[in-house]
Amino acid sequence: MSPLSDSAAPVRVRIAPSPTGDPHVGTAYIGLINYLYARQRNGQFVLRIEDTDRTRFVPTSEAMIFDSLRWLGLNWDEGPDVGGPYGPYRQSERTEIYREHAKQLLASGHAYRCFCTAEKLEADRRQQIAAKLPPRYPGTCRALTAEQVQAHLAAGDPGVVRMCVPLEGSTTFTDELRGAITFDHHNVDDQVLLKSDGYPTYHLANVVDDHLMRITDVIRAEEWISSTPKHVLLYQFFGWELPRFWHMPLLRNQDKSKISKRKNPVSLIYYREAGYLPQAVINFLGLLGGGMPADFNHGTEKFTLDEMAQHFRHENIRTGGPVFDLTKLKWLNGEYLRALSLDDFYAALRGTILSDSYLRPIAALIQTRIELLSQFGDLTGFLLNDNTHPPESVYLPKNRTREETLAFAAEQIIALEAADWQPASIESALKRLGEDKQWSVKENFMLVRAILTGSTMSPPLVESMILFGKARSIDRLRRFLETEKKRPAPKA
RNA sequence: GGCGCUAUCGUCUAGGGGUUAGGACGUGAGAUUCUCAAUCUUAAAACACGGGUUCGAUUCCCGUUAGCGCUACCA
Repeated sequence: MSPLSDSAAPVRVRIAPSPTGDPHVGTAYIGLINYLYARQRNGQFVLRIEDTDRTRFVPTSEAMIFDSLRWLGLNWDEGPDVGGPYGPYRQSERTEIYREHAKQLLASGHAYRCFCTAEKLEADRRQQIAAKLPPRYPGTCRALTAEQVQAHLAAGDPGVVRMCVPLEGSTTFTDELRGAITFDHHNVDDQVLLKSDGYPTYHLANVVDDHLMRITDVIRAEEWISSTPKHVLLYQFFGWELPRFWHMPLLRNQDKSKISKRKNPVSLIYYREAGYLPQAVINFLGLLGGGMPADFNHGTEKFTLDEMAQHFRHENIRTGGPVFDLTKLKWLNGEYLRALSLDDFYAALRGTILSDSYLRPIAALIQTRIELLSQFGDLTGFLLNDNTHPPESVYLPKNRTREETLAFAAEQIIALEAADWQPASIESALKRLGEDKQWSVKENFMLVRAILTGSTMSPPLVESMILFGKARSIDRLRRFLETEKKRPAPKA
């Protein structure tokens, strides 16, 4: 029986990334699983942008998400940029819909307005934690009379809308990979649905949109399991049919914690700029979780997106969280590189590290610094090589210990992560840190220079960092630290 | 702390009541090569622990432990 033969009911799935920064490798992973599911059942794959958090919103993020997912070949059938019958596909353009639905819940008694201040909530929480109780909203505003609510509203206090979770009973739902999961209602908080700024929280927007967009299968990361009872309750409050839930394992760092940028490159931008091929990345992602039959093509671990769409078995996905092993990804990438024709290989080079758009700005940087064209590589090697690890004699400032230097470098990474990749912000981020920690501008910048270029002599640092890119720069700093930490301190 | 999820080599995984527990990455050794890769051969390396059920459990059940996640007017 072919995997495609049981594809009776048309399905609709979605991924719903938040534009809060660089596109995340976890988004690509969940995107892949969703994409394959839709492809196998002749369904639709929807891309929805969940931009309801104004405080974390990053304007450039959405375009990067589009580019990265397309780079990987995960094309969507409906989305903000391609349209579709259930739009708009950007949640910030749907606020009126959420408000109406919140009103509906308010009217049916499944939600209530809450005017508790942040301070009160914080105090409640602290008390509960001190008393070793689970921190939960105590339900203070459930008892508000219509008059009290009116008074708050009249005074210009919009408050928030909370869902009214039943005090008794429990909610059980089926996870397609794990079976029945039950939560007692006293462990489910009265979640805020509508924030005081008028935007919905994830929980409301997600459920409303999934229903309105006719999503049949919610395939998302494991971290959502604990909030699924809230979502199930919302579907019930509205009287809507439940989708199927598939909770995928979380990608992990080497130490098994949820994958994070502190410990791994998680930006898809990084993988592209560092020279990974999309087919290698997508293949690797498909390996995690084990949805491909072990006997596929004589047990090979190499397969294409189309082959996955043909043979992947969602119900075979393992539920243990896989460690994201860059070593294996690199091996796979090498396999794909070697399999390219020379023409394709050269074209790949010309499209990335040897592209005009990369090389020309580098030329601008060194024109005044060389006397012979043949010296081009002398000053620019660090922009073309991957391994620039400097020896201690290069990176360690006079009068600084190795420990304090490495600790400071760690701070530099954090400061740079928070910076826009513009010359002014890089400079001010580093300078601010230097002032805080009593590092002179010279020591400070020289350390970054040493780590990034492997030398104390280089083209202008900040400009070089811009050319090299944020993702790769930070990755290089992080790899330097990791290697240094593993290296035993040299005996004096 | 509470709730939930998870548990096969270092890592990704296959398997399943009786197996020499298989493959891949990585690691070691060897071959090949002017070098380095690639390639080939080869080696070491795992069923978390304790109870059941059973003639027999790594596999099924329960517990423990550990890891992870959630516990926000973030997603």
